[in-house]
Amino acid sequence: MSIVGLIDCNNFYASCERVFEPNLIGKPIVVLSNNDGCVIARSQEAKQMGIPMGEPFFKVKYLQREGLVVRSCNFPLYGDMSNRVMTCLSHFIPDVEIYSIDEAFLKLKGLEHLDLRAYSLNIRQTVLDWTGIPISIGIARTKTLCKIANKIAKNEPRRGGVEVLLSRGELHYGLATTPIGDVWGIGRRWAHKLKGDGIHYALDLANAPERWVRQKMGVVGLRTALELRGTACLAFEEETPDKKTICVSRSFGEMLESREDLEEAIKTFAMRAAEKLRRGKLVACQICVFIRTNAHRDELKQYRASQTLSLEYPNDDSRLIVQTMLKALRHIYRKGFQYKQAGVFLLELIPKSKATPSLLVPVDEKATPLMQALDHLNKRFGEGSVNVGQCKKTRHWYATRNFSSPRYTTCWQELPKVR
DNA sequence: TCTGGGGTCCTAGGACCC
DNA sequence: TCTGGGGTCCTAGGACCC
Repeated sequence: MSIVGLIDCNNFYASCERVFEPNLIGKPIVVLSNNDGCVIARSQEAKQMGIPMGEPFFKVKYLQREGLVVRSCNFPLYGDMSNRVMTCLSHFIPDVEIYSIDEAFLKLKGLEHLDLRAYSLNIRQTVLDWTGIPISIGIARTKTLCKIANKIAKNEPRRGGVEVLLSRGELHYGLATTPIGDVWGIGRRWAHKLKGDGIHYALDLANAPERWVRQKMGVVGLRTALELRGTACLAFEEETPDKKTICVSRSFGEMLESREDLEEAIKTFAMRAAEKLRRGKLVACQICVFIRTNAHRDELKQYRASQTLSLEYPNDDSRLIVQTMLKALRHIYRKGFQYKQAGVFLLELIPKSKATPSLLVPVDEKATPLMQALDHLNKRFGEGSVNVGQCKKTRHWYATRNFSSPRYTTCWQELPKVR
């Protein structure tokens, strides 16, 4: 029988902001999405003020008068803090599956003899000491049960941030007190439907007949139900699987009309996507570009379109990718609309090592070293330092970021000052 | 005035093949 | 009455996650 742990950083983005601004501890904080659009993270205090996840910022703006602290999202900082937390975990456990920026599963097989609670409390304290980030740890037989354990660890202060759900009694308690909508894999839609069938808690789904679940919810639902019963259906991922698509998209700070402005944006997205591609040692067979107007503005003319094009051969060359994406943009661009959002996809990704070069197009020997140099320079001097072709200085499409914190840990100019 | 940006997996249905 | 019986591939759409 497997044993899995799940660590989850508490209110991660808000906690990151607090590490470098300790005076924010105890205050309600929200972190906003790109463009300061909506709330994507809340501190405990902000949750208690009743601010929902995903709430548009303009609806909670007034709460600043009541002490709400607001920050624009600062992903360089969060990414770096995440690395620190994950590195810290790997000092304890060799098998760590990084699940998201603020979550990781731990393979605890072979550690059954330990006092897992005491062990976890030690991990928790060490992460806090080394990084300043508070975490919660849930331990159970399956990933789905770990999620439940973790939530209990987080929500019930007397657990000290750690919950172990292994004994019959512990499990029963965990399942019986978890509303069905809080189960991992059960979204809003399913929660609503299941309640109609009298399934209100995780325990009800765990006890439902297998055939009924299979018929009603398909294999995905069945997996969830089995996981709740302690049968592991979701494997521990030893190594991160290769990405299948890469997407870079943004909504703009102000709406764009001119083709030049859109080209500028698409070019920047294409560059970033190509860089992600090379970092993953992948090549793409297809690209896609989409543009759209602001769907929230009924009074304006609406238009949305996308264009997918094949690359001549599987490729990771920024020059070709940018060129092809600009070509796709020209196909779909229509004058006279106010564009609010655009983005690019790289599709049909395959490992570079497995890609077959084109028979017809000669291999560009210089491409790989050139791209390496490009990535190196951009890493050293900051994103966008070196580009393909020209880049205009005036970037109308830059996102609005009115509440930014500095990149404390990833930019020399923005290091925190001690005195 | 102001509403995120990434991803994954599954299913159903159609086209097409032998 | 009864309209084969396999299969593959592709796409669109739905649902979910953080």
